[in-house]
Amino acid sequence: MRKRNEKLNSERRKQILQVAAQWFVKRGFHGTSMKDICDAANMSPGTLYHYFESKTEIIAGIIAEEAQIMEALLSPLRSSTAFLQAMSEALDIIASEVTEHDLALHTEIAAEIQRQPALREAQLKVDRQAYAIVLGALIRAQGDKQLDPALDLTHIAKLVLALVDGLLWRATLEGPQSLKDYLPATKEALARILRAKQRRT
Amino acid sequence: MRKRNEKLNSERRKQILQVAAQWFVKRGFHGTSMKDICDAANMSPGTLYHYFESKTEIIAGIIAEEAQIMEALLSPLRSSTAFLQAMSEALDIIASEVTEHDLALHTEIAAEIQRQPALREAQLKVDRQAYAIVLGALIRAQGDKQLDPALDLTHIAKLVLALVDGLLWRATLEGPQSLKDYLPATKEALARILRAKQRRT
DNA sequence: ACCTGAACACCGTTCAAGT
DNA sequence: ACCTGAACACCGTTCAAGT
Repeated sequence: MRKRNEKLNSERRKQILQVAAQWFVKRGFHGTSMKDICDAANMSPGTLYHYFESKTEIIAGIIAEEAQIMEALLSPLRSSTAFLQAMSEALDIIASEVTEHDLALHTEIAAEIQRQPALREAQLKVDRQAYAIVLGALIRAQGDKQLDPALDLTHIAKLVLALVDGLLWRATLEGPQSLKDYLPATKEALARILRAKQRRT
Repeated sequence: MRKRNEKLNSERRKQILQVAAQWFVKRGFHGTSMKDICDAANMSPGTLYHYFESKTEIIAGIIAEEAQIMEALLSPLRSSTAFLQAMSEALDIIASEVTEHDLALHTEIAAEIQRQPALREAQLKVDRQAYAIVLGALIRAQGDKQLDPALDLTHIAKLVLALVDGLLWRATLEGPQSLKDYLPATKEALARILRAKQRRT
């Protein structure tokens, strides 16, 4: 048992994840063969299997990287003082930065977690992190009297996530540029959902 | 060229779609082999290929059947007189009738349309039908002064679809029973989005 | 037209063998 | 530990042959 070369190991893994993601986006998870990845990364099947136990393990690695992308997209909410303003900025970032590549990968993953418990757990971890970010920002805003004090924020946070995910699903149908078309209506809808109820006359 | 036996043909196709859908839900599209479907339907590969040109054609057949399910789920909106009431009923139906089976199949399809133009077109057809149903109901409601007259209903209809799809995505993460948890918050949110703006004091 | 089953090129994964 | 490439069981699809 020789000692592991940590630097080589992490470099090779990163390289594999990168070429694999490119192939998965173009041809899908099941349309990409291990040989495709081997060729793109200039290594034999044996070597590939030395770094990843299976094709599924490669997807798991990609999901872990998705956590960082999600962080970046929701970053305006992390230390926000005005929720609607921050959420609006986050939506702008999503609309301008999310590409067809990202959407394809996200959809591919969605199908895969259906039957692979390990992948589902990895995806749930990313989702819980997103939930925590949104809920935290909402709590600060409600404490600051920006929101209707009667709102149950645990449900509202899920609703916000559902709305964003729904927009991303529409973008997979209509193309990523459709996100920009829906921005104004989405922001207005959020404002109506969150603000203190106006008194009826 | 003998004449086609229409009755046999449509029976066999229906049978194939049914056993295929069952397999796809349990094992996924790519986890199901043509041999699995052959065995379940008691026929040889040659016979299967006589009725469907490819595995993709089988999915296309399933998407066409999805159109009917969607119709049923949104049926309260078809001849509605009170939009919020009808939409609320539609959401109740969705929450009570959508199963893990349906969600798995829907997600599987989502991944597949990414790289198959024919499947994407079939899915877009279902989506346009859903859009037409929601928009139609919204227009009637706005004409009837139930909604804020300033709302751009073409965008609102898409937003409603996005919200429903987002809830379905959450259900694939948290299980179909989570839909019931989100119903009250979702209905309240829709009410706030749609109703005429209250005058500020 | 409807059906069979062998055959084809290809897949993910394993493993004996090398350094 | 890191790497090779042949070999294994299996995949979607085709096709000559039957009724």
